[in-house]
Amino acid sequence: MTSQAEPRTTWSVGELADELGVTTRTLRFYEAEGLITPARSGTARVYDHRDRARLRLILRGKRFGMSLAEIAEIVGMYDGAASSERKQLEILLDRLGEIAADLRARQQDLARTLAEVTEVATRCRDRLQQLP
Amino acid sequence: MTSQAEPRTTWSVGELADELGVTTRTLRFYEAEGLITPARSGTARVYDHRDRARLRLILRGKRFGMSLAEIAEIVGMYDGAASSERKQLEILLDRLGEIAADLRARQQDLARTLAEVTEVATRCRDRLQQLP
DNA sequence: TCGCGGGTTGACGTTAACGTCAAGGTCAGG
DNA sequence: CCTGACCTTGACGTTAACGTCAACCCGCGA
Repeated sequence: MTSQAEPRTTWSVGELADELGVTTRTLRFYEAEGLITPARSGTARVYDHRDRARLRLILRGKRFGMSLAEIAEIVGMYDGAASSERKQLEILLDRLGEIAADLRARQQDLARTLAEVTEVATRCRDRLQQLP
Repeated sequence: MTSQAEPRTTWSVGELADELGVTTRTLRFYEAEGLITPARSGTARVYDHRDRARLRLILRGKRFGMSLAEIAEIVGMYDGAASSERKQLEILLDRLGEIAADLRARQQDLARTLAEVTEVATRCRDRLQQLP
């Protein structure tokens, strides 16, 4: 018998909010800001895989310190890219280049910071050794 | 004659703000929040190298999306560590471990994102090739 | 001496990203 | 039929991190 754990295919606000670790208010807010447009079953929101993936993207952007406006611009371009209009694609490609450059800069920044932190930790341990 | 560009040793608010790419208001705000305590020449603020380094730390923290409160906690511990009290050092060491772990997690996140971005860019270029 | 380019302290305004009610619809279980 | 757990749309409150403005002082080059 198919005792298979049928993998989820749609979600309600509450379910998805729980899974993503945010509140339902947040999801509704994002919708009001035009970041997502889930389907409706009557009046209730119904999120599918695309919505879910998109939200993951949005939250990742947030972790990187982007504003919702910036995020909206980017995810909007992803959509526009599907239209496969030459001009659109070129713009997107340009923007992707900028983003990649920014990410690489962050990697440098992160690496430097991590080095500093571990160095401070080392000095800290040294001092502790000299105490007891 | 010593036409050496005497390296700066102190700064006024305006000078330091310019160098760091923030406004004087920001520096005053950080002081009000207890993040820095520059010396005074009469009533005017005078920043030295330590203040400058500290501000760089603060701004880096901001780039990583930390709140000023979190940053205050950390830089505060750096100060407390100078006291070389065993307990203080152990607490700091602990916290540094957490921070390092967080930074490494961010590195993973960043790497994944960068990979995705470059992949999208590649697909984008492919599509462009198939158009003309 | 005058005005200009700095500096100072309040005090109030602003923006983003939600939190927090209030007031109500819907549907399954007991 | 009623309760409880969800969902809905407003509308207003909140917090962080400054921006902005007013009113003031201070030194200095013309």
